[in-house]
Amino acid sequence: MTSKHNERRFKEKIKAIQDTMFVLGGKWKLPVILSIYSGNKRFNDIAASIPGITNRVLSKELKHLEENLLISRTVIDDYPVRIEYTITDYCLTTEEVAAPLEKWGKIHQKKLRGKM
Amino acid sequence: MTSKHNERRFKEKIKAIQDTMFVLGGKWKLPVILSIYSGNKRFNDIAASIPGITNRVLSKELKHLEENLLISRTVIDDYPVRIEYTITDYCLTTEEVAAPLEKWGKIHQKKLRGKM
DNA sequence: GATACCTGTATCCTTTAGGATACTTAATTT
DNA sequence: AAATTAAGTATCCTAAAGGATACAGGTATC
Repeated sequence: MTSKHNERRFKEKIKAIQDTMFVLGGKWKLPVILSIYSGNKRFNDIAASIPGITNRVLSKELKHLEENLLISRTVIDDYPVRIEYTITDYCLTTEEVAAPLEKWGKIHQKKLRGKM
Repeated sequence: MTSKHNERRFKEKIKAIQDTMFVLGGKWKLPVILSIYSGNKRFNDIAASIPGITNRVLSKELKHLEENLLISRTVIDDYPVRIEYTITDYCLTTEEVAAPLEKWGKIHQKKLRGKM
């Protein structure tokens, strides 16, 4: 490491990335956000839109995302009562993360197919 | 979901994000890449530069990254023999992922401090 | 000869992530 | 009355991630 200053900046960088990973990392968090963003509001609709996710996992992820202010859960007092999930305004900032991750995933898929 | 076409694109997006998460996700993979990128070549130097990482975890992450063509491990036949880790050219593409993740982490840190 | 450095590996353990399956409660449709 | 839908929860389990500590085998230094 070249200097104390760079070293501090480096550790801040690591910390920031680890924070993001904690909130948005793992296999399902961004897919759940994207599903809601693309119009799915109901539990079963979200579940059906994401291949392979189970009820239990979706339930956990929804709670995690709500706790982190990324989605909100609303009880619609209709007959019968419905639950609706919506993304918060703050959640829109995650697009800056999701887009590069998607892009890199596609680059890597090509790489693995030996086309790079 | 609005159409079969959009649905397919949505599932591709999910797949790409999950692929990226598999290769670069978790608490340590990007920090290890950044450490090597910023000049650390030796095992102990990398370990010392990343707060909290243990030998065992670093060893595993280095193997994972090597398997995924992101770093290479070279035995320098000097006296004593040294091992050097370097990032591959391909690894440079991960900057497009690391930078937004760092940026978002900082946004989120502010958010949690109630400044948004 | 004893001690320390380097690059890990070995062992053991705890926590988190993820998955399979069944069930609940209330309403709604057939 | 029976079957279905909705929004999950409950239970049980496996796998992966992460962590603590010790130690190995070689070289180098005191």
